[in-house]
Amino acid sequence: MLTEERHATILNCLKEKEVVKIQELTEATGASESTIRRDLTDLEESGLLRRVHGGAAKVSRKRIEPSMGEKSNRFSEEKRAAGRLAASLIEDNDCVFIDAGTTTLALIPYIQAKNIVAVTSGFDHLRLLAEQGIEAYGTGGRLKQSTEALTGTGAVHGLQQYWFDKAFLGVNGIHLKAGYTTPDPEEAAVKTEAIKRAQQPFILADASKFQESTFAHIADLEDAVIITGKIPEKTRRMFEKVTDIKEALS
Amino acid sequence: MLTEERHATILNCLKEKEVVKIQELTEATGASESTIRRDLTDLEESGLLRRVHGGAAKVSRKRIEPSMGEKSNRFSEEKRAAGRLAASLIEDNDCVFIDAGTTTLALIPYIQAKNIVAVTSGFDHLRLLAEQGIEAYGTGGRLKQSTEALTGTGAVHGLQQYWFDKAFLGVNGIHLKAGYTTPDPEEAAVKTEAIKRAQQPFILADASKFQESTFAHIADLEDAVIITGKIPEKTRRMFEKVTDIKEALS
DNA sequence: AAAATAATGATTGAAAATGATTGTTTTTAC
DNA sequence: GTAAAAACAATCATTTTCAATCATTATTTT
Repeated sequence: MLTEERHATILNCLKEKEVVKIQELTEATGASESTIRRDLTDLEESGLLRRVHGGAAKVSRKRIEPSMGEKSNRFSEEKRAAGRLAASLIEDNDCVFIDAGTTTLALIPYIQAKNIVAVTSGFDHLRLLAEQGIEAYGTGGRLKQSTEALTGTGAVHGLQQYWFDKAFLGVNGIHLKAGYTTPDPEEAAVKTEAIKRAQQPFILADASKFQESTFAHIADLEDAVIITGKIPEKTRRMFEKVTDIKEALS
Repeated sequence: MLTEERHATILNCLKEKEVVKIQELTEATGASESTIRRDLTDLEESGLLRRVHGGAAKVSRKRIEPSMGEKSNRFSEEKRAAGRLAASLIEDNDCVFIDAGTTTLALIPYIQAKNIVAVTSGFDHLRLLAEQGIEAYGTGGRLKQSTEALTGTGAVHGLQQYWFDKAFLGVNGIHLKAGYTTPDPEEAAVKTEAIKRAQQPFILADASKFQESTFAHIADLEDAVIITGKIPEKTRRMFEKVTDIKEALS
């Protein structure tokens, strides 16, 4: 049985059931456990399902289609863990903002909450959210090609139509003195506005961002809660004096 | 067995199955593995199948291409001609609005003018414009999945930040009494706003749209100039009493 | 018929996919 | 809480598939 066939079989199993065990899949496909595990990893990275202990689960209410590239290894383990933790914070009926960037993109497949509304400045994010059957709004603004983000006054202006329960943002630097920073002032303006308009702002970042400082200031450390993969004990102690840290993989 | 015969055989195999292994094809055709591989490469380049490790798979019909391939058959000759004519109207330093929909998508590749700014409510349009190095802005608003358009008050609100030299819109109906119409009221609102904010609004439509009338009113006939492929002499005479018509392929 | 071109099949080392095994992590049972 | 069991990611050797090359065989063209 070909890889593509197995992938199709797996996704078919998930069309009917909410979750499926690995053993069921090895029987359905005749492949070994290792192979099925690899398949699940691939499919998860493509955003087509969600891995759970013991097997895999549906990712969306609506469409399960190969609409994104077959194999994008965009998400590191750390980003996935942080994304998962972040997604678990979204509750039914929430209105959330999701920033552009791969870090926040990783959280979208894990969203389980029902009946939520999402606003995003990310181009890919917008499509991915809509494909999951989530009511998705774009901010508007100029499409910055390098980052695939909608930025500028157009995006800020678009944001001002909304109010959020939660906002999930990526940043480039988290610094004790400089606070949250990013190299692009236009993007910084969008992020700042989003934090302003959210009751609970969250910053998603990996360990490498701590004690880094880039050009444009977004907000002060205490203005948001940090969600991260795993960070050194020392870093954690240093920063948690100033703001909350939610550490996945700890 | 002739090359053409093999190609037909291979495509036939794929009509019944989702994927087919190379070994199956060597048996079905009597050709060597090398030959089959070459066939698959050819057929993939023609867009008739997709190669996968171990064989070939059907092309999913609803696949969205990130950028338009060299020779995509998505656009009819008529749409292309209309798109070309529309694109030729865009001048250097113009600020233009480009509506969502395949008709307007067809004009983007033909844009030659330098230093222009484009605002669009189309999801694919936004990416395509940016890929062409055109400064591209999205309107914002809810992503309507079926049409891949940004709609609703968010989009209208976004539009109100801009003023256009020219606007290019697609419609579903062009009717002497009903004017320009479309089935979706939310999209109609966006189109109406765009026409309001453009010095020169253009409607792109093929012959089938004339004397059709759908639910939601966008604007009156005289509010815009019609760009179309080729339409019957009689239709042309009927409508040019009310508004200008630019006919490509005439 | 001779030469030029195209199609084919075999061979090769490289790349990808696979299944077994390892030790670790998570869950479950107590 | 701990211990056993199940599930896991990581690694390895093996197998399969692959693209590139070459020599051979058809098919044109001259």
